[in-house]
Amino acid sequence: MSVDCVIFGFDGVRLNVLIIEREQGGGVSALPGDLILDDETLDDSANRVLYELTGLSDIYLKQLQAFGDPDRIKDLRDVQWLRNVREEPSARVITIAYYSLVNLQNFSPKAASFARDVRWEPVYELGELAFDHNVIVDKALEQLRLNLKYDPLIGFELLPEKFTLRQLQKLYEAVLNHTIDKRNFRKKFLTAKLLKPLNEKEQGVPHKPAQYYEFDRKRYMRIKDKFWF
Amino acid sequence: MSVDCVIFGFDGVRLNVLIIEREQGGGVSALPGDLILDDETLDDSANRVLYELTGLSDIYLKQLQAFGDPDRIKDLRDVQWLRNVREEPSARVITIAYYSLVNLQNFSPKAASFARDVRWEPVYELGELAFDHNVIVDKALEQLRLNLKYDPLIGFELLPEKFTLRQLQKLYEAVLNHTIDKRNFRKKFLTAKLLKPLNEKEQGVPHKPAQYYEFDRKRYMRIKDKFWF
DNA sequence: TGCCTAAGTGTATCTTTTACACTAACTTTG
DNA sequence: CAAAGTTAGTGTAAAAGATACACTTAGGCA
Repeated sequence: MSVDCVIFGFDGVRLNVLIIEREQGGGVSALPGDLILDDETLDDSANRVLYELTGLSDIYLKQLQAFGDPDRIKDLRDVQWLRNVREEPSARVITIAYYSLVNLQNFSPKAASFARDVRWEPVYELGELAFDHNVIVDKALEQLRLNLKYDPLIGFELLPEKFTLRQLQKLYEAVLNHTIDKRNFRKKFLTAKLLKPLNEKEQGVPHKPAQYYEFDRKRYMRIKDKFWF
Repeated sequence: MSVDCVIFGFDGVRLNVLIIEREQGGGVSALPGDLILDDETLDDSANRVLYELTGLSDIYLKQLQAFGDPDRIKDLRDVQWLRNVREEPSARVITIAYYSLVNLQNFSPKAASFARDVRWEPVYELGELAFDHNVIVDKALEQLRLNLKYDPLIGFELLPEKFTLRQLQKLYEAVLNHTIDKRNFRKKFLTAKLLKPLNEKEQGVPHKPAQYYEFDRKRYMRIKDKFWF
């Protein structure tokens, strides 16, 4: 029983996923994950993996679903890796997948015990990952898109505290993978009144500086039901 | 590692959940579930539980999520039951919850090996269930509501092959737990063209007989993307 | 000073959602 | 066989929301 985390990060242009390279087993890329300890909840377990990897706690984390085909381990290198790492290498591996949203600004991934390298990879250009991790990423992305459409809150998890409307729109375009009309997008968010304008503008940009906003959590709490029903 | 199934059934008026009474352990009510066998996928496992209980296969079944608090077993009777039934009673119990939709018409539940009684209970009047099964049901209902709003297909899983618009509306009202305007409801479904009218009307009813419809699967396949994005 | 870039803004059209009340068809009862 | 009871079936107007679309402005840089 393990957890695997699909950790999404937005760099202002593209949507990325955090990928590790395994300590043992010939440079196979994989999602960060670990065995679940006996005395922790599933959520705790995912939070631990995340913390060991990013040093961040209290970030958005949600269970996706469990994956557990008996034959999800088909690649020889996966088998090899299990032999090195697990006490019972032949034991059935069921994993609970989580997806997580982090803000790239306050983030510096550090290799944890279970990884020899950590890096961001653009979600639309992922190579082949270990086990069924590509399938897990696809599912996570699907879920992220659904959530983003029906609950604007989660978009803000991927952005810094203060941001411009352009950044917000680029985020939506990266996740939904299509362009959006600028005026309509702005209209929607400004009439929803989810944004508080700050007394601050961009500086040093070679064009008209944009207004900074922050997310209005109080307002959101009052109207969020509307987004769901 | 086990699966537990939240099996929803609609009786024309209320939304019900299939509840079993355990063979051992003092008449505690619970969701149907079983341990996952070594060589089956998670989906297979849920299907097996469902088949043993209802005799039905090929019915709508979808993974909800995993539940696995170390202390989800708090009730003494739950502990007792585990002692009787499991080889390692103290082992951590993680369960993968599924939810399923069945049509009450072609259904006759029969007590399976793991149950001494099976019955339908209205979802809004459930008593206390074993473990964290009440939480699981709540989650399943939430998921069902979301799905119903964005994918009309799943509503039809709960109805017989042919049905009237009234039945369909009652189903929506039961799941969403609020009333819906009749004219607007009918308009929505009729303009979506998801229904094929049959050459058949209700018979023997003490009021104007209603038209029977069936679900137009071909049409649905062509337009379903619209419902999701 | 001119050029480049992204910010910021309004309107008209179309689509979707909502609110709302009467007639029609059948069975049962007196 | 007439009246009462019950659900089927139907349309329209108003409001809200979604879409398509183009120009001016503020700053940096050459």
